[in-house]
Amino acid sequence: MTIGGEGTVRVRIAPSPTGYFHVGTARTALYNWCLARAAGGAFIVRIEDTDRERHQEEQYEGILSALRWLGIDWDDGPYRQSERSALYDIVLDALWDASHLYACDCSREAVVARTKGNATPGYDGYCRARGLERGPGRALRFRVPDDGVTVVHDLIRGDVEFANRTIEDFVVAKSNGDALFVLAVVADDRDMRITHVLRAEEHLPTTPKAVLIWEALNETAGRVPLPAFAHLPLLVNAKRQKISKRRDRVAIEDYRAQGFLPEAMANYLALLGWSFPDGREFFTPADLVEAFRLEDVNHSPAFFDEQKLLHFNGVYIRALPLEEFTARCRHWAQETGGLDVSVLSSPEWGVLAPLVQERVGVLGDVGGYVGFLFDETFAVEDESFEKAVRRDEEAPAILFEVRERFGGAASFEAAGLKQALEEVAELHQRRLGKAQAPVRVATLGRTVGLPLFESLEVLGQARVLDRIDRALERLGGGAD
RNA sequence: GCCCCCAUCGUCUAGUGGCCUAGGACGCCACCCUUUCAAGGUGGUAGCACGGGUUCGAAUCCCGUUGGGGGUGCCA
Repeated sequence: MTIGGEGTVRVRIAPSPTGYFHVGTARTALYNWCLARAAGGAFIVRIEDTDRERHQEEQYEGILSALRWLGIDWDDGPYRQSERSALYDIVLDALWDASHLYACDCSREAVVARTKGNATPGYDGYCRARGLERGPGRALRFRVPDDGVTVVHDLIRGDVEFANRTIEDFVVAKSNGDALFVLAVVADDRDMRITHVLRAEEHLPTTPKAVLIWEALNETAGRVPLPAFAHLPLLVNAKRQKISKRRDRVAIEDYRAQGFLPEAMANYLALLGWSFPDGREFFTPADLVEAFRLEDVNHSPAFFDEQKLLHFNGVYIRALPLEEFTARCRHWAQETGGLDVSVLSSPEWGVLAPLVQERVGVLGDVGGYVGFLFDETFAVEDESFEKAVRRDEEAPAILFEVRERFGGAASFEAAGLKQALEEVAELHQRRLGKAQAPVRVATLGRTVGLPLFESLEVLGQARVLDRIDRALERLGGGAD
């Protein structure tokens, strides 16, 4: 059996390399991929780089690496529209020969001038009857029927009707001869026998144009069944606007660099516009493939909520076996340089890892939790020092007494250290939680962080005593 | 302006005419646990945009209004 052969599902993702790979594109890719996997069909990657001036070559690899990172594999491609212009020329010729196209030499300014004040929007078809020949400097426009209705059958929204008179004679080829995306898409979708076109809602208004071209080609270039369309709800920002590369943080690459797990990202993304039939929120890609149905996709825009994504990521991180957690950290550290990898193979890490794992939201948080281990970067936070040490009248005494006991400790391990601090706490009639604050800030640098005694144990006696001394000095010297 | 889409807690959603005094999740608040912070546990806050219909009965169907969004490029 051929993968995605005749009669099976064939879908594609068609990103354009004009910026970083977008979370919205990722979700579209994911749903497409689900459709293909569920049906044993084919998922195709096709880079839409028909606009040579706009596309950024470095984004080409970025798209593919983002897809791979998310675990979205493809069966065919990646194709690049920039390498398929021969196909578009053939399609253009067929359309031209059947009089579906006409040449137009109106400048942009001329079009604007002609259009202003017209009842029907867009180009008024001035060149329709001028009988211009094709040639350099002349764009090619599609002759849209004056009457009738073009219907887009949408699997999510039902039939959407567009009166033909509201569709202008749109350009399908630039005056330099290059095909425009609406033409290239149809040519490719026909050529690749795409059965389902799943894309963001923003494309809905241009879909009737694609339908018109497709039907015209069916008359002249051989019949290929129209694909089923499905327009996914937009992903929006907090202001309910379509998330954009300029305004919002949308790059998959950013989230990856920050230490989000791909499985958490994919899981969260799947939930934007769709929900699992039994209401569960956590599921594997295999579960998703099995349960996903296009008809269940929502109609309304969804807010990309980083807070909820962060929660998902935390859940996924905590679910990792400890070894795997460390492996992920190492991988992330190597990739981003966000953390000294040697830490991860140190004995200290062996003790701290489980404590870190249950606290981080993203892998990028790890450094903040283990930073106290590095003398080069260790510094007591001023704000924390003020709050927990300077403003605590008993802090000097507590630090002094703790230092006495820690200094005399035969073995420097968590249980003993805790006991020592408990004794000091009792002397000051404080709960342990209150008594440990000055010590925590003096030794770990912040009021919040990993459990104190385990941290002190791995820090070691010498460094702990030294840091307490430094805090006492700072108190003495800086006593206003 | 014109074309198109959309409308349940702040957010993501369940809900497809009676099971809804509308369920879950994130967030937020409180309490519990507790060596800080997290995590975990318990409880709480908060919503069917509005107006007409249809129906014995409407969050669910129809119409309108309002609101939001997308498109309107020789971009994708």
